[in-house]
Amino acid sequence: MADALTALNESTTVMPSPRRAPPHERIIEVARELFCRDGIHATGIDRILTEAGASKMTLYGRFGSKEALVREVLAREGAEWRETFFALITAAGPDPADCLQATIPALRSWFEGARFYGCAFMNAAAEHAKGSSGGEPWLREMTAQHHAAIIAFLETQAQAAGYAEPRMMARQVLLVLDGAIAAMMVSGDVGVLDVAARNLRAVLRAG
Amino acid sequence: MADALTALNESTTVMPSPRRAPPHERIIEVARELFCRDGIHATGIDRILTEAGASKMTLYGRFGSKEALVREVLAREGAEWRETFFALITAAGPDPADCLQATIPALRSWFEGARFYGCAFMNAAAEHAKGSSGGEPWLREMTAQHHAAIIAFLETQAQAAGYAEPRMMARQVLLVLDGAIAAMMVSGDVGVLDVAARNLRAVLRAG
DNA sequence: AGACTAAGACTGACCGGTCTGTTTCGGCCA
DNA sequence: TGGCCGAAACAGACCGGTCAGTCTTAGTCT
Repeated sequence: MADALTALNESTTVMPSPRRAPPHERIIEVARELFCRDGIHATGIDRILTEAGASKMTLYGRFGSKEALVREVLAREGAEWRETFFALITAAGPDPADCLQATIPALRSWFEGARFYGCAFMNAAAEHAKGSSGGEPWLREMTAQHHAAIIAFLETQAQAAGYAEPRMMARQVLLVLDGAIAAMMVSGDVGVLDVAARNLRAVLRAG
Repeated sequence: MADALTALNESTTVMPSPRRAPPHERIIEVARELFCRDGIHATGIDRILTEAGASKMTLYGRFGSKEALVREVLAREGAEWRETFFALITAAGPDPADCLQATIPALRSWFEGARFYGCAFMNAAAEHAKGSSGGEPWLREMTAQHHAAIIAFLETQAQAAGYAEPRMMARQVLLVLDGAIAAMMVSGDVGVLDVAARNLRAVLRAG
């Protein structure tokens, strides 16, 4: 009986790896996928827990609330995005000018990935209240930090490339990327990157 | 008794203007404000109807569903946005080159308006499912039409301004604007327009 | 034995949508 | 001018379902 139950569990439970990730880890990963793909409001707690094979006790014991889980997910999403993005760009070569140009292929590899659901921060901002209260303050703050980290990275590249106003150049480059991301999210057409590449070249030359 | 009740009704009923707009009109206007400000998912039918002073029968008799109301609201929002945007730009002067430059002040007057909640189409796209199914097809289509109308307008301006590739120039200009809109929505800082203005100048010169 | 976890019943609120009445109001006829 | 009628709109009860969040129970590990 016990053996049968164990066998049943092993057959039904998803267990490709010898050891499953801890529950809160599974919750975060599933929540990340669902929040990004279907939206935060549209994703219920129960769905996350079912797909993660976790219980409400675990969720509320570890995170305390859905909003806290959202914060955790956004923090991880932002950190991983920056990690891969920066890595792709620095790998473009030793010449900083090449690195700034490499932002476009970096976006391309993101856009063409299996799971492109747009910028998580843009999506979160879009589906939260935007009234005079300014929406959730923590979201504003997290977004600002994400933004600042990218600007800082681009600024070092611009400075190394010899631009007179590296900070302004970084902001200009990021604005080009923001446009491409927004357009891609709305249209789903990777062709916007060709237009973005032209804009980027114009901006880099004029700087 | 009957008089007291009548007096009560007259005092409680909101009737400041001699003639109110028809119910479906009030519903659309209230829904537009709430959908744009708080998001579509976050705005319930009951709230719209309460603020509009309308009943569910009216809503479902006129529109049929919440989704149909969303479509109606997005169509109106897009049409009015284009109307005011195009008017601001054509009013910039007889020189088409000035008109293309005037897109930035046009955005500024939008951003600084009392009710800026970001681009309604970006917001709608962000809070709808983005899975492999591609989200709601009608939303994709409406967005594409809105996009195409703006591109067509900018293309005539670019052509009149003598650019060799007016269509590409229109797409480039719109991408600059998209970036500014997305950045403004996320950060709430009107300063992005200064960066966008630089980008636009670079793009127009390089064209 | 004790900590952790899954499972899930449960609460109160809200969701979109349907349905039944009641009120209001403008046109019409005498 | 006054009474009447029918369409439109209002009000709100009601439905099944889902929401976020709490709590109890039972099982599974070390």
